[in-house]
Amino acid sequence: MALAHAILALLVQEPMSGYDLNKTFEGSVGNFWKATHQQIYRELGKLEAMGWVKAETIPQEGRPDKKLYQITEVGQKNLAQWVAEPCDASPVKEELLVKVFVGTLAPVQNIRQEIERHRQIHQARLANYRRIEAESFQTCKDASFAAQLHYLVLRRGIRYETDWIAWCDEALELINNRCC
Amino acid sequence: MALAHAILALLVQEPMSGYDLNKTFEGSVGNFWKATHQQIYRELGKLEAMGWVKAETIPQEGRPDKKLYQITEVGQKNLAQWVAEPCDASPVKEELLVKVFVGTLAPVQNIRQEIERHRQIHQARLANYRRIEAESFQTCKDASFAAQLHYLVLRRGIRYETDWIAWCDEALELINNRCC
DNA sequence: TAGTACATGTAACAGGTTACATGATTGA
DNA sequence: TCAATCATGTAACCTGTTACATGTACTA
Repeated sequence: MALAHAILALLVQEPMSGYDLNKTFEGSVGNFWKATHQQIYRELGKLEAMGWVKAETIPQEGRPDKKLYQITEVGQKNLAQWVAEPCDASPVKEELLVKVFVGTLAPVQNIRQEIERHRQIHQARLANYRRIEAESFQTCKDASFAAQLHYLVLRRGIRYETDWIAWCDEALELINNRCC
Repeated sequence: MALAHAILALLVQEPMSGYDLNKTFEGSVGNFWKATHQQIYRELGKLEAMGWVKAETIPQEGRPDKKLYQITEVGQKNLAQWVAEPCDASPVKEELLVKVFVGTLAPVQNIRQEIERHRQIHQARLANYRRIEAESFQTCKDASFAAQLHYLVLRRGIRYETDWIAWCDEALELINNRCC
């Protein structure tokens, strides 16, 4: 139940609504987990039924009521136990690489453009992480251990995007010089 | 239907059985796609029903019959069309990073050990990719474009694992010096 | 007046995982 | 004799995606 634990890992930081969780997954947390709002609402329902989170409905004017979820003691105990367990490296499923693998089936410009497009996507994500780094982690030396761990996670995202960009450059160079 | 296309991308190289496909996904192809044998057999059934692949049963002595699948013209046409379409970057779901994110909930040694263990996993995968590189891609300059594209995909795997190892080292250094 | 943000959900379907099932051969 | 390799599959379940559904407030 990895999604459940990813949600708990966010709720342990601060109480949030399903909507907030979705926004968070779209932001820098997307660097280590992704979920759609449908999945989030379904999972929150299960977590509430199990007593790992509890919801408080907050009436609002001019907009829909909000359900603020917070982690319970049971939930926190469970999360702590899960954190201590070993886990596997996540399986890689990269559609772009499948396409490159059989790239000769399509026109070369096609593959080149697609790699250029992906380069832009990774560049944009990297810029976002760099912004977060500048805004939230300038004073790393004084930071708490918890904050340092958060920075480590962001560092993984920065590395990942940087490395993708470098690969795209390598790929584009090979494709552009393909005549040898 | 990404798994379907990943399977077609392997069958377009050479006819294979479900068993062979599974082995292939466990090998260097695992660098861009993963699937269990149950998924593979189910998907092959669908692909055969759609006429994208056709099977030939090969009787064997002393071991179960083998169904050799090969891609059909329709399948090849379809694969070529899919290759030409744009795709998204794959979503990241990294359980280890969720654990690091809430790492303060577990003893530090626990997190350190887990990162060390993951470092070993990535090191082993990298060694495997390096071996394949040495065995199959020494003569890159003379290679066909198709072979160069295959090398590019392997390069992505090499980069990915190398980058993970570097992050693990960074993480371990931070954890070991955590006193500031 | 059209689109985005806010805020929650249901239903149907597709994709992925785990457990179970069979059975011969080969090597430690 | 125990485990691994070869080779295929079914069934139940869990996870993830897509489409549909509702309704206000604000901004361009």
